[in-house]
Amino acid sequence: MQVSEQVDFRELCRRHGLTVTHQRAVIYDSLISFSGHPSPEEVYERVRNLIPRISLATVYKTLHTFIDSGMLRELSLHHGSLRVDTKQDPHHHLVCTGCKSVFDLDEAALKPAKLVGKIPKGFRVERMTVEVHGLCSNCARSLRQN
Amino acid sequence: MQVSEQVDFRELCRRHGLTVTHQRAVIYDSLISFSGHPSPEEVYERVRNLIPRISLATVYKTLHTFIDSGMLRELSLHHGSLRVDTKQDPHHHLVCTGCKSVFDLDEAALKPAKLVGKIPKGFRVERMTVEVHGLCSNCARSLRQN
DNA sequence: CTAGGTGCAAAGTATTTGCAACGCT
DNA sequence: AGCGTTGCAAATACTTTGCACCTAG
Repeated sequence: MQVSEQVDFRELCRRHGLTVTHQRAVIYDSLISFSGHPSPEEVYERVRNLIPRISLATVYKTLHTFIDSGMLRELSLHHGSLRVDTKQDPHHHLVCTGCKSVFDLDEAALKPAKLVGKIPKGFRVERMTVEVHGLCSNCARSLRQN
Repeated sequence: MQVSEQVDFRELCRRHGLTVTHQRAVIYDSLISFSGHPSPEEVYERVRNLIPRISLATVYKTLHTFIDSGMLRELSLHHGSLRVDTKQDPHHHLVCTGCKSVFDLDEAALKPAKLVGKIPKGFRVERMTVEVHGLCSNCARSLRQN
């Protein structure tokens, strides 16, 4: 980890109201060092090279700290359980970032997106759906009350 | 469950190459009777009213059977573990339905979608991302070999 | 110095698996 | 009749929690 990165991370933490710790810095660095979207376990394995005594629980706690502070986002919806979509016809989703509930949105409610740039070689596109993220009325209300 | 629905379900199973069983019919009916996207546990609770001795494992197996046959789709990405997004700037996702890996796609690679219809009352939209679903080159290749 | 962060072990969820009995075709 | 499906119980995977110690501010 270079000095410049340390400085960046301190600044990042300040902006999000977080305490700077060695563990957090290393976990953050590890996260951005992956090209994809690693599981907590994978992050743990990589971080262990630098902090052998770190625990997986710390990785989990830190990821949630990062998410809660807004430093990074949770990738799409993670309900913690399997969900299926019974609608056959194409449609989109309205996702509440508060309670994680998903409402279906008619295809007609959106002007379609269109691919114009290039995508990774060999990827075979099957369909495109739009996810509209935000707060449902319930979550918006309870947030206002706090 | 009415006769007409039974007939529909038989037909649906035939189209997807599945054996028709009582459990599958009841699970399918239960699924479409929910307005949202229930967890396996919630499906189980509802199905138990009709088949008291059904097991949660059967619900899981059946959901996977439905997904694998293409009778219904998995809602968004379910990695079975927590994933985060480190990129700060707006971007979209390319999701492989085979291996579940996610590639980031530059905002510029897509003509943006635009909301034109109405959405549920009180929902506060924060951002919109497009998910492009398909097969990555690896998965496309290994599928061809089978 | 002290509030909050960390490591460890144990507890909680979520999901899968092995296997014998059963039901569809 | 034969093979795939089901129910059950046990195993595994994923995540959170409680608590004593440690560390950043």
